[in-house]
Amino acid sequence: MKKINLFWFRRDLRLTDNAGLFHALKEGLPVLPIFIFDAEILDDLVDKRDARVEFIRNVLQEIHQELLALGSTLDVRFGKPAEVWEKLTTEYDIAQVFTNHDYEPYAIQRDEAIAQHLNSQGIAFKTFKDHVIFEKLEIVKKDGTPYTVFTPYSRKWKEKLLSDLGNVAEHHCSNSTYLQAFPSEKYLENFLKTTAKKIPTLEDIGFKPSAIAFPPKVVAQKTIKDYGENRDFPARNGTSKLGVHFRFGTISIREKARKASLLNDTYLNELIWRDFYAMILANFPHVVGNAFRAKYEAVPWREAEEDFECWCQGKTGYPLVDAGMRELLTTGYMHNRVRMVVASFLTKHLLIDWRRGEAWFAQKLLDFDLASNNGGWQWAAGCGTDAAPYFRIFNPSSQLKKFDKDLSYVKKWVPEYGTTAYPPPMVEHKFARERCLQVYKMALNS
DNA sequence: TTTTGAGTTGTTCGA
DNA sequence: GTCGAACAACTCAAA
Repeated sequence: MKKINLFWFRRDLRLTDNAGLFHALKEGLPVLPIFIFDAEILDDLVDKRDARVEFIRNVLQEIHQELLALGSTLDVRFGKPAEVWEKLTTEYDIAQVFTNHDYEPYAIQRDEAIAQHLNSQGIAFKTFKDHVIFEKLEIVKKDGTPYTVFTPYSRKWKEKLLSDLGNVAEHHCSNSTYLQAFPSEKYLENFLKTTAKKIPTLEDIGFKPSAIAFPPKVVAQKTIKDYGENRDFPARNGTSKLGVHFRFGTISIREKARKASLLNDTYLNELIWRDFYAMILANFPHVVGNAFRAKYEAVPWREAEEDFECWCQGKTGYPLVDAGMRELLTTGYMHNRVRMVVASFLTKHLLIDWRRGEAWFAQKLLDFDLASNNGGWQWAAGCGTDAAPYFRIFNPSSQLKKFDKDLSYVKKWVPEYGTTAYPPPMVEHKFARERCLQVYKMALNS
């Protein structure tokens, strides 16, 4: 049996500028890329029309086509990773396994177990940074501990990006070595030449097609350039909609950060937010399931099943909230500004546990990312890292007036708005606001 | 150690 | 309609 190296695709589904893949290919031994549909995750998905699973399947098919053209193949498995790796180590004579870092608690545990198994077989398990620009402890305060406030973190982040450029007059973020591509595409001939494997269909892994449309990888330069002016208006096409591609690694974060650093600082900041929350998750894994600030666990959330259902279905009687929730249900996407409005409404107006909103987003969002979703929800609820005083409560009516004045976004998703078919507000704003202030105050003072 | 300044995205009230 | 202060008083980061 021929000795080979394996590259394990996870959240980095691309053949270009892929750190782990680059390191695997340039070793010289033939590389076989693999992907595992994780039964531990997929078996828990109740809705078998999951757009994310479909997205991954489509991308794997594309990658497979590219590999076929090179005389290679993609080996796609279904099962529990530990069991799949038991098999792989008996089927192939593996020298080393390459993959990219994954910072979610489940993934960290999984990778530790796999690394142990591989090492016991004399196989090296090599992992690389690829998903973020700076990871866990690369940006820290002077005392070496991680930041928990965004602005000083972002300043340090940008400083570090420039730190390798010295005093060159024309120096610019985009030239930083931290944003340089890993040219994995230069070594494509090093993929293992072998007969084609079959890529499982959606049905093979127990799923069905969704009705969700996937946003393109390409964004108009103008969109990024004008991002700062347009991004808050949900009716405008002002955001990149690249979330899903960052989530699955179908585009390179370094490539986009390079562009952002040239085009628009507000957009670059959004990419830094992504690094920030990935860093928070890596350093404070208790945020999964728990408030970052423990004392906020004292807030007595309302059970309110019916209220929660109204929120999920977009029937709150607040048009901007309902438009957002319906956009989510229909498209698997929601505009960023509206995400804040609906999150504030659920946690502050309805006093429903942020974890339930987080879980609903996790189920519905095509671009769902554990770190960013959790960070956003904790921010909205006021229990997260950054200073968002709990008495800052979004007024869904003034948000509508500010950001969708002519109602074009609302009319698109809530066509019955303004007719008798549209329900009255499920809770009066002034009442809800005062109730929230009182409940939080009580909880935090006890 | 203490102090100082500042903190993604807000709202309301009264002049 | 616009503007600035008050909201209520916290926490972090750095000097």
